[in-house]
Order: sequence, then structure tokens, then C-alpha cells
Amino acid sequence: MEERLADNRGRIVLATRRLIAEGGFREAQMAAVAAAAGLSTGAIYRYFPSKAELFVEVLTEAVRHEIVILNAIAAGPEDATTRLRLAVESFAQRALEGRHLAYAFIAEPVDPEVEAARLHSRRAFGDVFKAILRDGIAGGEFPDQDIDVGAACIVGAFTEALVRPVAPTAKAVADRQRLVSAISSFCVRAITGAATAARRRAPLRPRSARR
Amino acid sequence: MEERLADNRGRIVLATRRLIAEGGFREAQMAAVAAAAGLSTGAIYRYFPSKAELFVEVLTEAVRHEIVILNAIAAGPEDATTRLRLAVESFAQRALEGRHLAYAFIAEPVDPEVEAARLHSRRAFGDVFKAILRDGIAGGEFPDQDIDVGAACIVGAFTEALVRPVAPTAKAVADRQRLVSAISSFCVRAITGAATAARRRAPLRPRSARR
Amino acid sequence: MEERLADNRGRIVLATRRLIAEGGFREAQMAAVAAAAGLSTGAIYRYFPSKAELFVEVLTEAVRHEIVILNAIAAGPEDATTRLRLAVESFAQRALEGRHLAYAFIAEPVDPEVEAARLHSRRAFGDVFKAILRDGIAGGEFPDQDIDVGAACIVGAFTEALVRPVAPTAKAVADRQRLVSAISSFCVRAITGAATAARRRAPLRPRSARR
Amino acid sequence: MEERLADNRGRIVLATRRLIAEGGFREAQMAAVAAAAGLSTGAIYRYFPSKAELFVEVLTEAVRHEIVILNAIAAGPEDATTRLRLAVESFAQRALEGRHLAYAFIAEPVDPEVEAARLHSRRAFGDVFKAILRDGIAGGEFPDQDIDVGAACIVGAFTEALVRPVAPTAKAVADRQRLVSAISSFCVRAITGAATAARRRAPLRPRSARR
DNA sequence: CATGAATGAGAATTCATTCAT
DNA sequence: TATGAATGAATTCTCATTCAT
Repeated sequence: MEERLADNRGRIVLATRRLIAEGGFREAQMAAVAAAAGLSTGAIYRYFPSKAELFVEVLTEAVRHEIVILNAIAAGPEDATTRLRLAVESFAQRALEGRHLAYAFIAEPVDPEVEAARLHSRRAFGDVFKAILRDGIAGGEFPDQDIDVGAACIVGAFTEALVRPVAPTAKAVADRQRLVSAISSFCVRAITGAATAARRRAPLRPRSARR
Repeated sequence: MEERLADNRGRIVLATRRLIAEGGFREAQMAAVAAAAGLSTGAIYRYFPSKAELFVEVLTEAVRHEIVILNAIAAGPEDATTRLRLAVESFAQRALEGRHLAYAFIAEPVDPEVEAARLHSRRAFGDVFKAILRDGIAGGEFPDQDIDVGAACIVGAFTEALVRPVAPTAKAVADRQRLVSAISSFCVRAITGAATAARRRAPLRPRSARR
Repeated sequence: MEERLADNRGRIVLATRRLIAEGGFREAQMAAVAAAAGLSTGAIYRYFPSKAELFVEVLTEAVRHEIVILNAIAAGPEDATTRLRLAVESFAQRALEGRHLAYAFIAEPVDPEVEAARLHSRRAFGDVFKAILRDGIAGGEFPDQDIDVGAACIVGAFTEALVRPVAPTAKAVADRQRLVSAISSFCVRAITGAATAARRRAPLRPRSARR
Repeated sequence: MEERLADNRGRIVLATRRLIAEGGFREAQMAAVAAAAGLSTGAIYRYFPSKAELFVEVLTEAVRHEIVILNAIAAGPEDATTRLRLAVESFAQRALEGRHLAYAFIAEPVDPEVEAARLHSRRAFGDVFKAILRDGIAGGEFPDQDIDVGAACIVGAFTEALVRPVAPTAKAVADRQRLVSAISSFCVRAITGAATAARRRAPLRPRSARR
């Protein structure tokens, strides 16, 4: 029964995430969520007191997962530049899978209650990048700079570059790779101030070799 | 009479913009717009056939204004780096006045009709920056790079950095200046790959001394 | 000035009739009427206290005109059968010009106030036919029958046969003639109980010649 | 549960029919329908996607019922004349129960979507009579004639004769019988061209005595 | 007198939430 | 517990009528 409870709860969260990812908040109505989860609308209210709280959990959950991955990268052994690039690319890669979901992270929430969660998410993402930036500056790898702004800009840059709703899928993997690496190049350049790192994808060459 | 017409139309647009800026699309309901404009709901429909079209006009109008300014900067006599910086700072400065409005530009729109206008807006902003990037690359000032991604990242970067809705005003002008210049530094660095601009944090040096 | 007044009044009635004829009551909104009459909405209220009263006048006016013509036929020198046929054909002919107007006569009125006028119209039409029927029965030309029902049925029969909205215009005059005479044959047969009068269009042949 | 569903759906249709019968389309507003059905407005939308579709169903339903009965008569063993009379009388009899509903069949519909259903209904009624006419002509019972016009005229004749809205009920059953048979006499005469039926006004003679 | 902008009472529809079964 | 039908407040849009100019 405990099992079942947890099971249903998870199904609801999953269904909601999928609906948001596919059609934004607008499509994630309680009836649709219930249908997608294979439950009744009433059942949802046994697990979540309101739509807002459900959405909050979905966001929080999705972000938590993302943060774990990013933190692992941020705590890695590579130099800050590499970690920055890896983090951006890792995030970007997954965001491409679910544009609408990523979109929802920055979208005007239907409900003000959800806003708080959204803000928290962004801050959390920012924190990961801040950590890397701090490292890089401390180690002399990055020029001194406003890490709050830098982190926010990174999040914003790839969000915007990835998320704008273009043709639904279609684009080949090749294009996707190119896009992701163009974005990460942008971010690395922005932080390091080193012009060419991005185009040549060799991550560990010494700085002197760059132009 | 003509006067009156134009006057009311303007009042409606203004009221709508204000409501969106304050509370997002959600708060800008027709009744609220009417009240804010000092009119009846019916009166709005004399000027706009639907809520969607009103929103579209508000967006379009705000963007048009912005684009004119940005284009003037983009077409200026300065080198591309300077123009980039000026454009970003100019935009950022004004975006700070109306966070929520800027927010609405990237928000998930209530109405699919509005979405078209939103996309167009973003493209328009992007185009301005693309022009500068093209110039700079052609003139050897910027390293070769994907200008589509670059333009999108710029828009995203400062949108994110500016727009996160904190307490409505609060921050002093000094902070604002610093914020704006940190953002523009980020963007300039990202495009030029030159770390210079950011390191010197002296916010008040005369413009001529920069470059 | 008196001139002008009457002029405007007429223009309004005319415009309303035209609008009803073209699109039914639904299209005849006060703003549309005003535009069609080349006046302001306010001006209409100088001549008519309400939309309902305007509609009533339009109906009454249109019917008065019709009744005058029909009464002339009813009072003619021909035998009752001929007059009946002529009346039906005359009415039918003109109804074909403005189906929607004829339609409006039998349509559920938008406003209950208009209903009274509509009823009056139908009664008036019925009265014309009743007169003819009475004549014909009195003169032994028609079998004895319920003239109230007969008159109503005649009005209904050709209304239905003519008014059902088929392809807008198109049909040639030949078809129109055939239609009108099929209807009048139906009505004449219904009243006289004589089977073949209609097909052979010779109106005055002696009864013995018929089958 | 299934029970409940069907029950409510039926209640809604019933309530709508009653409201239309009493006050026409105009009175059958969704709120009124809901109230009459003992439900909330929202509940109606569980069963019908829109007001138009509800109206269409009400019409269709009423017509289907009618058509079944009429077709049974049209397919009966009697001669065409008798079947014609029976069909008209049967229809007329029931139309007298719900004048306004019959009225709505010929009324200018509020919504263009409903118009299609209305047209279909009339055509369906017409078809029944066309079948009888065809039979009668083929069997030499009726003179040759335009059956399209004939069918339309029949429908129109008794619609008009029955439907003119007088005081809601009032008239005694005796009057009703006489009215119905006057109408059917009119129609039979119109089609057969035989004056017999109408002249003998004795309403209560046994059916076998008629021809 | 004429104008036509403004009014505002409706009417249809949506959807989160509740609650009897 | 689960169900899903029912609720009803909220929202957009319409159009006859009024009234300041």
C-alpha cells in the first residue's frame, strides 16, 4: 500500500512532467494529468493539495536531478574551463530533449505559487555555475568578474539559444552537436575571455596553443 | 474627436503594458485593462478586436521602440565591440525599468496568437545583434563564430540576468549601473574573446577612455 | 426639414429591409443599419425608439405594400380560381426576389415585441386569401371548406416551397417560372379540388374539359 | 453510474426541448437549460461541447422520432391517398403538442451550425412525403406533378396552419380534431385533385367509410 | 439635430476543486 | 481509497442604447 501510494505519486509527477514538456503549463490541466497518469482527478488530490503544489514538485524534482549531475561535473578533477564547458554542454544536451520543460522553467507561471519554485530552480542552476566560476577565478584561470551576473548570463544564454521553439524536432544529431558546442563556446569565451577555445574541440590543450 | 480616439487607444495600450509589467499576462485581464484605462470593457473592443490582438500590439509596440534605438546604435560609427557594448547596455538599462514586461517577452504566452508576435520580437532583437556580429567578424574584430547562436545567447544572457524578479525596485542606481556593465562585459567577452573589458570594473570612467 | 426627416426615416427603413433580406435579423444590427443608411447609430434613435419598433415598422411596411397588390388581385374581375392563382403567383414571384425577407416573416423573431407584427402580417396575408376563398365557395366554384385553414395552408405552402434557403441565386428564370407555377398549381388544386388546372396554364377553360 | 450519465444527458435534452418549445431558441440559454435540468452550467459541457451541438441534438432527436413514425405510415398497406392523410394527421397531431418546437424547426436559427440540422430536418420530412407522392403517381392514384414542390408545400401548409402561436393551449380537443382534419383535407385535395374529402365535414365517421 | 464613442448587462465557455458513491 | 460527475466562479466578448459634444 505504501508501495502503491509512492507508485501513484510518482506516476502523477511523471505524467505532469511529460505533459508540461510536450505542451507547456497550458496543456497540463488536472484532467489531462489524471488521464495521463491513469488515475481519476480526485485521486490526484489525495497526493497533492493543489495544482500549484503539484507543479512545484515537478519543477523541484526535475531540477534536483539536473543539479546532481551538474554538481558532479562541477566537482570534477578537470580545470574550471573544462568543467564549465562540460556543465553547459551536459545541461544543454538534456534541455534539448525537453524544450518545453526547460521552457517552463523560465516561463511565466500560471500560478504565482509556482513562481517561487521557479526562482529557486534558477538560483540553484546559477549556484552550480557560480561554484565553477569561483574556482576558475581563484585559480587564475578566469579573469575577475561578477560571478552572480556571469552565472545568470550562462543560464540565460543557453536557455534562450536552446529553447526558442523552432521546428519541433527534425534537426539531425550533427546539427544538435554543433548547436550545443556553439553555445558552450559562447559561454566559455564569455567567462574565460579566450577567443578560440570553442571552435577547436580539444578541451585540454594548453592556453598558449590557442589564438 | 480624433484626439479622443488616439488618446484612448494609447491609454489602453499603456494600461495593458503597465499591467503586464506589474503582474504578467495573467493580471492583464480585459476587465482590469478597462479599469486601468478608465474605460468600460466594451470600449476596449472598439479599439482591439480581441485580447490577443491587444497583447500583440503591446508587444509589437514595445519592441518597435526598442528596435529603433538598438538599430541606431548598431549603425553607429564606433567599432563593433563598442557598438555591442552600447547596445547591450542600452537595452539592459531600459529592461530594468520594466522587468515583467521584458519577462513577458520570453514568457509562455496565454494565447497562441501572441506567440507569433513573441517569436517575431525575439528574432528582431537577435537581428540587431547579428548585424553587429557580422560587422565585427567581417572587420576582423571578432573571431569567427556562429552568429545565430551568438545573438540568441546575448539576448538570453541579459534577459536572464536582468529579469529575475526580485523585490520590485529596491536596488540603488549604483547597483544598477554595476549590474548593467557586468552584463555587457559578459557579452562583449563572449563575442570578442577579449578579457579586457570585464576586468576593469571602474564604472564611471568617461566613455572615450574605453574600447 | 420635414423633408429631411422623412427622407432619413425612409432611408433607415430601406437599409433595414435590405439587411434583413440579405442576412436575416441577425445581420441587421443597429450599427449595420446606421452604416447602411449613411447615418449614425444615434440618429436612428431619433426616428425609432428601439430596434424592435424599427423592425416592426419594416415588417409592417413591407407587408402593406404586398397586401395592396394582393387585394387588387383579389378584387379583380376574374373567377376565384384565376384570382387565387394570380395572387399566389404574384406573391411567390416577389418573395423569390427577397427570400430572406420572406423568411424573416415566418422566422422566430429576435425580439418578442416583433412577434406581434409578424402575426399581424400573416393574418393579413391570410385575409386576402380568405376573401378569395369566400368568393369561390359562395359562387360554387370551390367546394365548401374551412377557409381559415385553407388560407393558412396556402401561405405556409408557398412560404416553405419558396423560402428554404437553397443555393443563393443561380437558377434561371425558366426554373423560377416552373417553380412558381408548380406552387400555384398545388394551391389551386388544394382549394378547388380540380386535379389538372395547374399543368395546363390555360386559366379559363371550362371545368368539363378538365380531368 | 452509466445510469446516471444517460439520465443526465436525457434530462438536458429534455429540458432544452421544453425550453425551446416554450420560448424558442432565445429562451434556451445554457444557464436556463442547466437550471431546468437541475444541473450546473458546467455539467452541460460534460455532455455537449457547445450550445450549438446541444440544439442540433435536440432537433435531430425530435425529428428522428417523427420520421420513424411517418415512415411507418408511408410504408403501410393503404392506398397512397390514405397514407398521405394519415401521415399529415399524425404529424399535425403531435405538432400541436409542441407548437414552439415545431416552430423552431422553421425558425431562423441563432447559430449557423444549427441551420444545417434544421435544413436536414425539413428535407427528411419532405422525403417521407415524396415517397408517398411517388407511389401515388406511379399507381395512377395522383395526377402527375412536381413531387419536390408538393412535398415542400405539404410541410409548409400544415406547419403554418398549426404553428401560428395563439394563446398557449386553450382550444378544445374538438377544435383540434377539426383543425387537423381540415389540414389533411387540404393536403389530400392538393395532391389528389379530388374534392371529396373536404366537402364532407363529418369528423367522426368511421375510417372505413372514407375513401 | 447629428454624431459615434462609451456603457454595461448579459451570454457562452473553462477548469480547478469537491464529494457522494 | 478511488472515482469522476458536478460545481460555479471567473473570463472573454457582444451589442442595444445613451449622452456629451
